[in-house]
Amino acid sequence: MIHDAHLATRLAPLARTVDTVTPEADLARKLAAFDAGKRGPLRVKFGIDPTSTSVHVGNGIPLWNLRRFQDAGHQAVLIIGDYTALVGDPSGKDKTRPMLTPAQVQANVTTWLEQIGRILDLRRTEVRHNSEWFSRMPFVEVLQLANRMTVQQMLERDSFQKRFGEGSPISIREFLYCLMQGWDSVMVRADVELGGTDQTFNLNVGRRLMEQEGMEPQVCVVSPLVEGTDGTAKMSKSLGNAIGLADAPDAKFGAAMRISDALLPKYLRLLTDLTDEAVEALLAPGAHPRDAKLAMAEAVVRRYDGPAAAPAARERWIHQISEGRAPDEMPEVALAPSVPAPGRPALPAGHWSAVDLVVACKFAPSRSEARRLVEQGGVTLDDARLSDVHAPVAVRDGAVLKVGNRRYARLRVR
RNA sequence: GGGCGGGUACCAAAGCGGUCAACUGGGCCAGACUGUAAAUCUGGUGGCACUGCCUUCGGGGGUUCGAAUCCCUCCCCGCCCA
Repeated sequence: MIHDAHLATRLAPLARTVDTVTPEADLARKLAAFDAGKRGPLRVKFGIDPTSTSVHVGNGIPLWNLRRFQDAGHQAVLIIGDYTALVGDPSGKDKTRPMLTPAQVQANVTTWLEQIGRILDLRRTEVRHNSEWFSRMPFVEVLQLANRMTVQQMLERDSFQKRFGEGSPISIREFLYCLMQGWDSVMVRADVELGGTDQTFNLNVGRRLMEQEGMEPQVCVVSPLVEGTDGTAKMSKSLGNAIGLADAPDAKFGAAMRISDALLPKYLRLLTDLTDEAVEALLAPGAHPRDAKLAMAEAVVRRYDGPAAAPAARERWIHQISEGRAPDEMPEVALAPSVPAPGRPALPAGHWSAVDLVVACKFAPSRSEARRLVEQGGVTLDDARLSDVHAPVAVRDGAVLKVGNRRYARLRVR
């Protein structure tokens, strides 16, 4: 939380999603100078490494804060860590992150800007790739940079301490990461850097390096991290518990609805732009958690997919998941005539086995998997459960195949 | 450089000559329950023409009727000593 009351008011729309500002006085002073016309816009930096193919709503927290600075007239500086991505940030990691190839990184960068464009106004954003300076850095300069931190300082970090304690490998290159991130701040002359609490160490390295370079050190604006939809680990694409910015509206909605109630207050506060009053009303005693969750899911979708998509996603969710009815629209799958399996009698024309149907709709990667789904009672055709793996099933044109709780396909028979 | 201990399915981790497609936990999938969940319970979790067959236990080679299990070699990791 922000301690300085004036600063908190000044940053009002951000306050809910800011954990700490260090030092608060510096930010207050810089903002006051800007307001008084005594200085130009603040250069507000946010860095993101294209280590996976997508950005998630957790990454969105500091990005929205950056957007607010942008709207207040400050200069957003987005660092695409195309070079640091090659190193891999060890923050919050309990194992060595594999190095990516330049081609993988490049592919990720392309999809990222599209996603980040849903939050930032990219026309007014200074987008910098840190390969710009790192790819040209001679090795001596790398060594000079490496000389600015000691091994003991590195070992203070919990993630390293943990791995050191349990004898897990720590690569030397991981020690270099925070210095690279800090050097980015020097290169773009940042006034403010945004980041999650897991970035605290890295952000402070930036302050140290800037000071050593004779610059005024940046102010660190740290946002809380948000747990992933599993409610335990921090949201992360690689852990499979993230809601991606590029996910379809229905996927976002469903994922948001599937969180545990315990996580709801955090999601409402950190992932939506509902007003503080609206959030508190939804969380008031007596309010139904499901309704609050619906409002949260809708707000998340609205934020990224627009005001039209959100209520539509909500309606589809209620129709399909809450009421268990088939969706109006579903993929259509044209069935080819069944091919008799060698050693098995041919099925009558217009008939297929349950396994054939599941595989034809690509609801299972293998026939063995499809067989399991059928045996476990997870497959229905027009609401009739298919429980026999081999029995011939007559399929009418337009029949609906459902697998599990939420996968549907409409079958087309020529 | 030397000594020791390791590399097993998505992850962690048993197995240490046949009964191992490989214990167990997590994850994931399906079913039950429900407020959508979470929690809980049940089942499943390499492939296929599925009471059987085929391909897997760091890579390669070998011993054996038979290897994840023994031997050789290569690669990789941790600990300790230097």
